[in-house]
Amino acid sequence: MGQQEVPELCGRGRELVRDVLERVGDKWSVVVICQLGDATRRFNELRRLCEPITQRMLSATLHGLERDGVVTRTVFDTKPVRVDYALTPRGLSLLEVVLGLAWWAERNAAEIQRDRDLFDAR
Amino acid sequence: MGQQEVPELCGRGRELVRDVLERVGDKWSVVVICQLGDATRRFNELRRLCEPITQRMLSATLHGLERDGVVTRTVFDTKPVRVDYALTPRGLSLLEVVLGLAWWAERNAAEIQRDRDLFDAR
DNA sequence: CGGGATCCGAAACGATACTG
DNA sequence: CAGTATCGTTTCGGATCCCG
Repeated sequence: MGQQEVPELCGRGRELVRDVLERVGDKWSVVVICQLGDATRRFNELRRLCEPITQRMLSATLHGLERDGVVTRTVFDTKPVRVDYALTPRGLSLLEVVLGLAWWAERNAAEIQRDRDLFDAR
Repeated sequence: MGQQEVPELCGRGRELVRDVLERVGDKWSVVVICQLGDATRRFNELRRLCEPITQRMLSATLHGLERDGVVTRTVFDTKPVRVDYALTPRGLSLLEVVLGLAWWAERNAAEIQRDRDLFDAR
């Protein structure tokens, strides 16, 4: 496995790719996506699940994800109003690769924390 | 695939996981990791490959990756000095999941860009 | 060549208050 | 219930200068 196939992160395509990666890179998108993985959620429900996210950041994150076609936003005209969020097919495919990241992080978190402490003890 | 297994991003483990994810989420780590995927690189070599990264950010990014045990830093006591960077086994395993992300971004970048334009046209 | 130190503007984020 | 608006703080990142 010495030779890896590296995507076109080198040329002009990199800008686009980085652009997309920055959404996943922000503070809350991955958490929100994971919480939408197994079910449709309402706003405040999502908020509890993603604690301690602020109302402002959840709103902003969802807005960005909707803009990217990763989640859908459905408004029910009841009173009080009700809004459902769910992953689109694109969001579902994103979830899969994001879960790869999350699992890696989970598997390695403890050892990385240890290495960090060792590294900082200097 | 309606039922997804979601990792423990909910409990106390989430802090650790998010902590780890934030490294991948910063502006340059993914690019640097990908460029280290197929070979050991020297500092300025890496700098050219990651253009337009600044010296400061490349230095900071590598420092963080070294701290997390993702890259090794090897100093050769020649003149002028020479420093090699390479992925550790942990870094190699991270590369694999990161490539998953990069490929997804590459595959979806064009359509996402289109959706963004549509969304913004309101 | 491979950095570190400093400064500064921009962007992200949190807290709080208010609204349909 | 599901947001928006405003504000202040913190963090990030680029530019520049310096050094072994």
